[in-house]
Amino acid sequence: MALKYAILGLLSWRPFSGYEMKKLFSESTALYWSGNSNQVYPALVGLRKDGLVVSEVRQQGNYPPGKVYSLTDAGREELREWTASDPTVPQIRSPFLTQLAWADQLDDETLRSLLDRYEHELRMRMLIQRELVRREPEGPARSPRETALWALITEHDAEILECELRWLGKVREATGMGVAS
Amino acid sequence: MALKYAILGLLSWRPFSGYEMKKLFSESTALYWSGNSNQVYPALVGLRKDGLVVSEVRQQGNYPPGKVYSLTDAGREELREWTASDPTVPQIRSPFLTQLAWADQLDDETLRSLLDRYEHELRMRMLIQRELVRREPEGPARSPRETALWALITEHDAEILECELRWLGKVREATGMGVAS
DNA sequence: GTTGCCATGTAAGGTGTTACATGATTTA
DNA sequence: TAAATCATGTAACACCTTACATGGCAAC
Repeated sequence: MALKYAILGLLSWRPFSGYEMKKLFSESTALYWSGNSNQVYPALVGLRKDGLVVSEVRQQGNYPPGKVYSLTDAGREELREWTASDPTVPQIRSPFLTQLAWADQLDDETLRSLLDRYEHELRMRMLIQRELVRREPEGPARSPRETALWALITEHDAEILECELRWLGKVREATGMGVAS
Repeated sequence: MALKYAILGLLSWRPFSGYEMKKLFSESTALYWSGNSNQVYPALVGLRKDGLVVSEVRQQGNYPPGKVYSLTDAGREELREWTASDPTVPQIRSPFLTQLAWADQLDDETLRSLLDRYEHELRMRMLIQRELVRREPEGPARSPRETALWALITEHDAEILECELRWLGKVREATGMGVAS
C-alpha cells in the first residue's frame, strides 16, 4: 500500500485534511492515485489506528467540520524507512500493446487510424501534463535539492511520453504507415 | 477487462488450453498478466458463456483431461472490433517516484544508495527481458507486417527501460550524485 | 523420496474505480 | 433554479496477486 506512504509524505510537508490530500492526488501525476474518497479516508483511519498520524477537528462557520491530520514522530520514522527501502521497477501495463499484437487482422486504413488515434491521445496527455505543471510548479521546496527532485519527478512523465512518441514513429516506419498519406 | 481480449487474440492464432495460455502470459511482457489461474480459468468460463469460444476435452493417457479452446465467428468479430477501438494511454504508476518525492529527508549516502539500487533493478530487468526475447522470438507471424509488429512490441519494453535509465542519469547530475564516488 | 511438471480449479485478500448519500454555501 | 464547491463517508464492483487443493507422472 504505497498510498499510505504518499499520505505520510504529504503530511511531512505540512498538515492537511483528507479532502485537501484527495485533491492533490487527483491533480498530481507522480502521486498517481485518482483521489477517490474510498481510498483516502479509510487509509487515514488506519494510519491513526497505527499511531502514525493524529487528527484535529477544525470548525469553520457553517461548513461541515474538517479533520486536519498531522504526522507523529512514529509516522515520520515510518516514512523515512520507506523512502530508503528497496525501490521497484514499475511494470508498464499497456492495453495498446495487446491491441497492436492482434492488429494485423485490420486493413491498412483501420490500422493507420488506430496509430493516428494513439498519437493524438499521447499529444493530448502531454498538453494536460504541461497545463498541470504550469498551474502548480510547487512542492515543499525545503531545500535546493528537494526543489530539484520535484522538478525531475515532473519531467519524468514528459520523458516517458516523448519516448512513446518516438517508438510510435518507429512503428509507423516499420509498417509503412508513415505520416505522409 | 483487457485479459478477455488477450485470450481471444491468442485463440485467433491457434487453439490453446487454459494452462498453455497461462504460461504464455507469465512469460510475455506485452501480454502483461501474471498468468495466475484465478484470472484465466474464470475468464474462459465467461467467454464460453458469451459464445465467443468453444472448448473440446482432450484426453491424453493418464494425465488429467485438458480443455482446448478455440474461437467462434462471434469471438473473431469481437476481437476485430476491439483491436480497432479507441486506444488509451497507459498511466505509469511508479512507487519509486513517490519515494523520491520525500527522499530529501535522507542523507547523501542513503540517497545515493537508493539511486544505485534503482539502477541495478533497471539493469536486471533489461537482462531478464533480453533473455525472454532470446528464448521466444516467435509470435503468430502470419504476415511480414505481423512479424514486424511483434518485433516492435518486444522492443517497446527495452525502450522504456532505456528511457528510465537516461532519466535516472539526469537525477544523478541534478542532485550531485554522479557515478564517480 | 523430494522436487517439479501437467492441468484443472478455489479461497482469501489487497488495490482500484465509479457512483452515491448528506447537507450547507456559493456561483451562474 | 441548477450547478459546483466544501467535506465527510459508504456501497458495489472490477481487477490482480499469492497461496492452496487435487492427483498422477517423470527426473534426479
